[in-house]
Amino acid sequence: MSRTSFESRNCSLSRAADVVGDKWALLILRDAFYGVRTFSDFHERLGMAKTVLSNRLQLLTERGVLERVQLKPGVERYEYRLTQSGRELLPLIIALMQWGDRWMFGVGAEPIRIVDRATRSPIQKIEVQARDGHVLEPREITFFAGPGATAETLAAISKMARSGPLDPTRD
Amino acid sequence: MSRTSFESRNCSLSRAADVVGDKWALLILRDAFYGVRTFSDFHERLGMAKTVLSNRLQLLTERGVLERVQLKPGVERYEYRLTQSGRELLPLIIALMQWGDRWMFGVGAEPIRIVDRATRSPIQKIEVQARDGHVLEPREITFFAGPGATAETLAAISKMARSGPLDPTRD
DNA sequence: CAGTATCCTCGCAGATACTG
DNA sequence: CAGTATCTGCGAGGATACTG
Repeated sequence: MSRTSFESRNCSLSRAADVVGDKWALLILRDAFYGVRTFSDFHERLGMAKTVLSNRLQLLTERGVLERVQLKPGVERYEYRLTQSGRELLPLIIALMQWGDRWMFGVGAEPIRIVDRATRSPIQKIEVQARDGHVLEPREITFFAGPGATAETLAAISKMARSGPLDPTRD
Repeated sequence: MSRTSFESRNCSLSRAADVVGDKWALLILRDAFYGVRTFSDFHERLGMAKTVLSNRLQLLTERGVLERVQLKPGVERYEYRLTQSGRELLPLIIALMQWGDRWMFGVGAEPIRIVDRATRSPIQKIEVQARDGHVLEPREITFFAGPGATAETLAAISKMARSGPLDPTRD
């Protein structure tokens, strides 16, 4: 037998890994949390082959993590939105990001930066404050989006953290 | 170009996904948290091809998640142990398990059970109590190992939760 | 725009056999 | 036991072209 599928395994982690144990799926989910919803936006941001993107979006939809909604009847415009189950993957995405921040770029080496997307030069250093006003140490920060994050991604993710579901009326 | 690698991407999640965005790697890590350490134990529990197991253990070792230690000088016995960075993947593994429990087996359908590994028949229902004595709702349970978990896996995972690192003198 | 169809390649899983 | 060496074939990934 080739390419073992874990769908039949009676194990939570195996079956979860069948859904999200894939690099492209994880990247798609991350972007979904950032607010990306259309095929072309995913395509542009991720730079993957369209066939692969199509495949992944279908899989994630089949498995109930995303839903494909037609914006207006009769118009060929669709959006892929996180479902409830998809939204509950946020802790997983965050865990991945935080671990990546900590271990893939040197321990505590980089403070959060906002960089220009084109030039990648730092715009400014920022501090993150808790609600009570105290400035967080990098290790205390719940959403630490890493050296590649832009201002809008940080904004999107912190919005997710506060509000839960994306606002479907946005844009 | 074939098979995109994300190693060069300047993004925490991409690089983390490069390490753990793989089903076999996730299963190996789960078993590592359960206390599995030797090649043959991994092989027996996971049932994968030895070549693939060898490859994954090497990758995880290269990337600093596991370390390969020789037990006695001169004796060809090795163990793969979680490093500090590997141990810090516990939240990720737990997030996967919990999500799988919740969404891959029906929402809140199953209370924790201990089942006989061979017959899969339930041995008993158990309750989980917090330290203050109150009984947890399924949603409050931090370590919820799912319908496929056995008593020893539950014990192993809760031990991890309490003590952090594995006890290297065990066995 | 939002995909599907087709083809082509090559990486990877799996099996088998072998080593110290 | 704890792997490595070698081979095979599938099928996933990517490029390109096409559709409504």
